[in-house]
Amino acid sequence: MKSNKILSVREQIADVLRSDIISGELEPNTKLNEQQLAERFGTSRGPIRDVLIKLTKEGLLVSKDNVGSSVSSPLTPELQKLSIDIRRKIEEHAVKQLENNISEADLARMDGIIDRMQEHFDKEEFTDLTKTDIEFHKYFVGLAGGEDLTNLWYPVVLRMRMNYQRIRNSQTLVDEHRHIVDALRKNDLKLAISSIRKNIK
Amino acid sequence: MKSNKILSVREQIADVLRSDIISGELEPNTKLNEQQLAERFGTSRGPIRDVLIKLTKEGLLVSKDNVGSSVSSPLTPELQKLSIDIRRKIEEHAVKQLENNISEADLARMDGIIDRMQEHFDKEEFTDLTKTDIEFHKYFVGLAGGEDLTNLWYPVVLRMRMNYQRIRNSQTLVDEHRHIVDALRKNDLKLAISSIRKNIK
DNA sequence: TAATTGTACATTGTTAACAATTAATTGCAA
DNA sequence: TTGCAATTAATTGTTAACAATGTACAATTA
Repeated sequence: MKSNKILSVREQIADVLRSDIISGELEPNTKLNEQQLAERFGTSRGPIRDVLIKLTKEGLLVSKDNVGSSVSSPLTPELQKLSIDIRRKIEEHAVKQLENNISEADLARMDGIIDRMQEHFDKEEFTDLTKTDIEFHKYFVGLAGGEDLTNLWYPVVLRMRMNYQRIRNSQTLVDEHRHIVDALRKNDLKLAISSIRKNIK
Repeated sequence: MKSNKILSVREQIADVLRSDIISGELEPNTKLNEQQLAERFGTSRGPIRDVLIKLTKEGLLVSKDNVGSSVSSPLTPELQKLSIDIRRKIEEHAVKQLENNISEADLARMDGIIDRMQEHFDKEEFTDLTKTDIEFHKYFVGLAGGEDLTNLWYPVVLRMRMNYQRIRNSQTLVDEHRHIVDALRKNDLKLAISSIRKNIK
């Protein structure tokens, strides 16, 4: 059964802006004008402001009182490294929680997400590929640790994915995800962790 | 020169609510009513909503569309442990950045914060003690990694500080902070890191 | 000319009314 | 009484007008 989740207006707007930022369509330091965004999405400024606050807390935007919000600059190499460390820690934790504790339905679901990744890669839809990549990891992180773990994880990933170039170079990316699911399916914890470590860099 | 920072209305409201939640005055699962909060702080619902979104992203509140916001439940022991690991990683990173790279003015500033901690401890003002504790760590994290590192760090700390009982047991807490500053002053990285590790648990 | 003050404009911050949604209550039937 | 449906009340979501703030530029002064 397909879920077709209903999304609130604000969540849809947030999704679009997240894509725009992660894809680089909105470059760092771009100023976001509330009125313009309201017109673009056909709402008033209220919901737009809500979204801007959310994205600011996710690290994608920087806000200054009475001045406005603009797209964040990429992390320094040091902070990028630290973020990778933290992300690994979180996802390794997730994998441990899932050992001997994951259903075939969930594994199938993850297979499905990887299939979509493959499609996007084949069609060279790199922004969608990135989004699906994030969706994959978000899925099993949420499975392992629920909303609390997801909230811990999400900002770290979003921030380090800004201006991320790795993807367009490699089919390897998709394969890496197959390896992760394979390892989970075999309940091979060591293999799962090493697969995660390889994938996150 | 003393800074006397001007805080926006929204930041002041956020500070009060954070205190209420971390102190336990607002218990987990308490529902927050926007209208009531607006009356309490003498504003309209607009700024209140902004704050609720912020605190939700910080992990202190849980929000449900069309239903409202309520205080989060404490983390599970597993997630508490993970949060401690992450927090250590971040603060150890901060200490490394500060080695041979911190001014006497900053060290003095940190001494001052610890003095305030001591006062709060002596007067048994435990909520203020917690706030000052967080202020101390926030100060040197911000010093080391700026806004980006602070944003990474802050939600982790806030979330793990909910229902945190350690403080009221020990003068040790204040001393631990002295040790951290001493180590930084001597540029003794190993000692600084071990001091941090002892303090975060 | 350089620095500073003043003014006009653009943008964000706040408010209060209204719409949409959810939760609670009432009334009715079995 | 219990279960369900319809209605009412309470709460959140959205909007548009207004207030406050910051920015850019022109005018003024030294």
